[in-house]
Amino acid sequence: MSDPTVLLRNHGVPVTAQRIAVLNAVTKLPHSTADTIAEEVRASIGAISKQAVYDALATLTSKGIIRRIQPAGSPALFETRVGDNHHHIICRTCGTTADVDCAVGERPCLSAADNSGFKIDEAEVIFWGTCPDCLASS
Amino acid sequence: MSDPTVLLRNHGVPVTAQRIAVLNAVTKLPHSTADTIAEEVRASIGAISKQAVYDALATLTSKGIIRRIQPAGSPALFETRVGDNHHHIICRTCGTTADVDCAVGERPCLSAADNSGFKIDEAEVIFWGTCPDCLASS
DNA sequence: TCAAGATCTGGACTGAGTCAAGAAAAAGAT
DNA sequence: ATCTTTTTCTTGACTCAGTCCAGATCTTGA
Repeated sequence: MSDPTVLLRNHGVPVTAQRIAVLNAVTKLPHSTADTIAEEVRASIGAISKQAVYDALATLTSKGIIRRIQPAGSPALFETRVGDNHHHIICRTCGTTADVDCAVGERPCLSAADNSGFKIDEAEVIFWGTCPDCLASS
Repeated sequence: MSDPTVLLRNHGVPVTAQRIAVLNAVTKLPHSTADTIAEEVRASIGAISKQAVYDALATLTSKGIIRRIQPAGSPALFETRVGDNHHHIICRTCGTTADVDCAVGERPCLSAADNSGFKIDEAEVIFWGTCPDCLASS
């Protein structure tokens, strides 16, 4: 990833130490919860409020710098891999989350036979199953 | 839907007034939250505890009598349409949720080019967009 | 350097769901 | 119809994930 300061400025986002730390934490720990990111930031810069973490995540997401997903039964997860409409595969047993390339590479990558008059802008796909580790121990 | 008492017995679920009322509420109001279902049950049988609603929903879901989905940013939603792996289309503006037939009709209906060693049992697809009503008023 | 606006802090609060003890009800046997 | 056992329901407390808000602090641009 390029310099986070440059990345933020290029997206019109004022640069703060908290935002840089949050972005670095998401880069280091893809598919993490806000709480995990907060802990990583605290280890990195010493202190940050929960509100600042949520605000930074919301701003970075709205500017397209990071991506927010929220699989069923999970809190929100964040990642820096953006722009390719990749999907995810999640283990039902341990929650491990991995990326899956999108065959199309952009939204929407599927069409609905009958879209009920909706204008579709995204087909969110999540593959659910069991990861190799949990398969091995069952 | 067949007689709810028969449906419950056929699935090995003891019949209680609360479970029947919850099942009827989900039938009447597909894609509803637990809270909406509780309100409908209270209108129907007079009183039910939140715990009983959550318990009934969990039991009915585990027996495959109803289906639980949880789109990003939403509480859990419940519906009685089961067994056909249909997908959903959701309006980003007002939250309206509609069913979309699955082209395959069973799980998993998509495969991942690279499944990272996972054994996949479901490809959850959610179409996001704008519904006709929200399109018309924008 | 300064002022204006944005952001952060700290703590209170909300919504969705879970936990647990005791009361009530369902099922099955008699 | 009755009884016993097990399950379910009720009630209230609790947790987790996220939001709200007032005041302090910081960033940006002049």
